[in-house]
Amino acid sequence: MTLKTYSQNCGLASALDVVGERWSLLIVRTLLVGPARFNEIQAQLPGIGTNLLAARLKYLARWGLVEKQTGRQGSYRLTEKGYSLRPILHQLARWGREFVPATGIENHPWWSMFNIESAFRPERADGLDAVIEFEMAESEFHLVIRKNTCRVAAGPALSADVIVKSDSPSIFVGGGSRLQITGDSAMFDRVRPCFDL
Amino acid sequence: MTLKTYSQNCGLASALDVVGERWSLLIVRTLLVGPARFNEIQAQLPGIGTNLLAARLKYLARWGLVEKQTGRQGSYRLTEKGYSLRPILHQLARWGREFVPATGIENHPWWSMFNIESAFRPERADGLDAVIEFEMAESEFHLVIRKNTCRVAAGPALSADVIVKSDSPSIFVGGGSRLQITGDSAMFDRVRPCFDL
DNA sequence: CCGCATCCGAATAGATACTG
DNA sequence: CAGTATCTATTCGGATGCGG
Repeated sequence: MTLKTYSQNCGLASALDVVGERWSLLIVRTLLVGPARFNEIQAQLPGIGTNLLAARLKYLARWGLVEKQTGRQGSYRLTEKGYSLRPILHQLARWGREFVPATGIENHPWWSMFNIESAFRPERADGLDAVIEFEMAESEFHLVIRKNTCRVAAGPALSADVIVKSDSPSIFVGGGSRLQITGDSAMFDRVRPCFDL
Repeated sequence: MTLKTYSQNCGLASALDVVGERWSLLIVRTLLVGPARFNEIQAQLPGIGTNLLAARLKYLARWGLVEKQTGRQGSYRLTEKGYSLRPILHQLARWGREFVPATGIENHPWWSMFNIESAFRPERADGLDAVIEFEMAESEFHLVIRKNTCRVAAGPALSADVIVKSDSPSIFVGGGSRLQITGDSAMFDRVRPCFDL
């Protein structure tokens, strides 16, 4: 676990000592939507080994980014410090969008939701209040826009202004992902340009 | 390199495929102050092997973050895309500052300047115009604050409002780094709170 | 020297099998 | 289900060599 630290008197180097190793930031991304169990995290990270995931979680916990929920439902959740990476990961995600290859990659519903959240530009929201539900083949999320912030949550919304429905298990999968938009279409037209997509 | 890509349809994962490997972001940090030659970069990255540095530079060039200057003075410089990482690295540096260990780490002048630049909070500058010169034992930098932005440059300033002088080769070295402030002290008092330090 | 390619021991990652 | 143990493949770090 980074017994190889950079040992530089620099916030960036120390940040990388904590979250710079392979998988670490993707684990944080996975937990941004809420606590998850070991296997749920692993399912979001195709290719990670159980040993590495265990080591990373332990390491992130050691630095106070992640907490292990005790008792039944034993799961991992981000601490405040962990959640404070959210805006940074959003920026990185926007920065990296042009590098996403067009083919040969996997799609997961949560990834697309995270990228939608990343694409939100608060300066365009102008106080807008809206709830958008996303219904994909096997999962549901909803987006809450309020006070110039945008947050994704798992599951259906209590009451949605707009519903976006996709046949595929994820959004953004090329090809057959035709989207159906239902609900308040004026609201959709206001919400749409708040996202850099 | 990174033949092991995450292969996820996600901007964050792709960003990490490009700059997520060891040393990559520190190379970008090094070049933020301006073009540098191979050995100059290496000098800023204690512990990196020449082979790795060469490989990373080639990889970053392949993705269009770095350009190799041809001809005499052959050096490496960031492209626009490379420079666009600056605000992200600033955020990461501020995030990681609390993880910087108190002892057992190296100090380089440029690292401390980068961290000062990272600590600048534009919303507090309120249109302030100022130039601050930093004179350390073996190097000089200057900070230009204008239009609510802050930028570090190498070398002395043409005309500085404030001069910060340090006996040690770097600022922020614990212990013997006593700072001498000379120049417009009213200006210094206005500038100081613009930095989260 | 400077920029890099090569080689080698050590550390990390990936895959799979195994255990409470 | 939640990991640990083990083995193999890859990458890293450091030293060395070599052409410009």
